[in-house]
Amino acid sequence: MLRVYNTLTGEIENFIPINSPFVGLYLCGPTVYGYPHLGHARGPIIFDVIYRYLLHLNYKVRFVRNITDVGHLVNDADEGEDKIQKRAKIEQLEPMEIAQHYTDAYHANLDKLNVKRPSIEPRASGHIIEQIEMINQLIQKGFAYESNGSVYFDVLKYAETHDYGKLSGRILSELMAGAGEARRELEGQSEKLNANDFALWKKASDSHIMQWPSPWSNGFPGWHIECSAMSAKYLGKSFDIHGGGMDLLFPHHESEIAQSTACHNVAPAKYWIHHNMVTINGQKMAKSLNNGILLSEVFEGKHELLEKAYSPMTLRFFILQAHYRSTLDFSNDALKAAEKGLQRLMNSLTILNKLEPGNQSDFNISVLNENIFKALNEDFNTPIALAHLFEAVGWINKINDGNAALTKVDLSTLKSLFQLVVIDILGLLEEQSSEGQNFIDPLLQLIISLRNEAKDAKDFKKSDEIRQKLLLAGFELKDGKECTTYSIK
RNA sequence: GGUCCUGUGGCCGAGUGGUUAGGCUCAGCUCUGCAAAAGCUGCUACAGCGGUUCAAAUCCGCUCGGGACCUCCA
Repeated sequence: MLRVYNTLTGEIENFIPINSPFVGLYLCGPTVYGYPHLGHARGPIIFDVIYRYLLHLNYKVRFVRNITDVGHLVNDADEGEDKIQKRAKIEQLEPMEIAQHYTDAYHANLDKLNVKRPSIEPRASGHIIEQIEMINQLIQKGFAYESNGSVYFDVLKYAETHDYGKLSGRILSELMAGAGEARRELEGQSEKLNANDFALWKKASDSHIMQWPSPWSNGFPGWHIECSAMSAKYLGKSFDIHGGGMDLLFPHHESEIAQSTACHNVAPAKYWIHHNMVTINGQKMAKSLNNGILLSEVFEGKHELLEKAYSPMTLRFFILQAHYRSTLDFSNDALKAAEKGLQRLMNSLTILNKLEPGNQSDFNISVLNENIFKALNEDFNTPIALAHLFEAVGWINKINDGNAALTKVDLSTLKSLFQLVVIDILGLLEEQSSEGQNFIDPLLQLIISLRNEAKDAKDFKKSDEIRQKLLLAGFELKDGKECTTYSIK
């Protein structure tokens, strides 16, 4: 039985889909106004594993992950412009061109991380009509009002009949007490009935390039409405899982719940799943804090905090080694450790496929199997699942050394278990530079045999030279008992 | 200021009141021409103080430290 932590209740609950075997899964995607950094990778990777696991459990999953390409207000110097447009002015490009550029970069990075593409990846800019329609309904129902060409959601009105703050644990009266004091002045604050009201539609100034006609003004949609409109369109008014980063809890997800509930008379999502942040030196990695490390910088090793490049799979493993609800502190040492660990795990997979069965089994595969799925079923506890996998890594090495054995049946069970968990569910792949792989192997076998001739002739000077030069070329030789193997650095 | 989370061995990180999490690093040994890999062994921690309990890293209280949100954010 799969159990998931639901932010809405603060408890781990049994996962029971609204309409089994169908599962609707919505994840807040990126705002495409910059290159993705380390923190941006966590959500997609965590939810990729969740997606894969749900598929493994034979659910029919529709996974929607949006692209936000409109609407976010900036609150620094250029008030009222949206972020996409701001970049457009700097770079003298068409706004959509920029959105496309960063969307492509996002995809390229996630592909490297072996993150499956979602079933549907809607863009906010492609759903203006749906958003306007939803705003219309909210006005008709009395939950929203127009003010000077903009439309705001009436939080107080909503709070009369609903609990605004139940997701994020906020109390409206406290929000109101705090409003106005330590808060920064948002543009259009005077247009609101109440400081906590949030924008559904913003009137655009003439200089604002990204704008669309609406019944109220030429403008653009507020931030929260896009997710509500798109999730309702593709998953229905009520769906199973809504996910995102913990930093989106308030106001984004809280407001989504308010809008959707007010509009559809039903809560949008049954389970809310929030992953925690990636920190650096204990502090959240964020574009605004200027402490972000881009994914491309990790993959290329081009960052002052990084000793070297780390592969996408290393990063994926690093992220899965922590539970998704804990903060994860990033450092070069931590990545280095992840790299070694991953290597050991993947090596054991290769070894496993070459093992010969024995007459008896020294290890209990079914207990292993049970432990791994117990961990995954308990709120997707990937670190514990990995710990159990490493138990088996020890077994595999022992068998390989001839110090233990597994029967034919157990061996093949173990093989399929590793295949299923490591490759299919955790999405960890054997890494090799695929290009030229086909001719590299025979080439290296030739070099190895030449080196072995030198070794047999006790010409160690020559054999060491060959090994050293190959290492410089990126190939590491390992002299085993039976034969010499190599790995690509 | 308000709400909430958190503090685990050299590092990263799991932990349901009673059992060795796991990974990495380090030291020793086995194997080996050397190196690497692999195996074995060792290093056994829970911020501090107090309480509950036969038993607490785990529950409660206080103190100190770190963080998130309250504003765009994965």
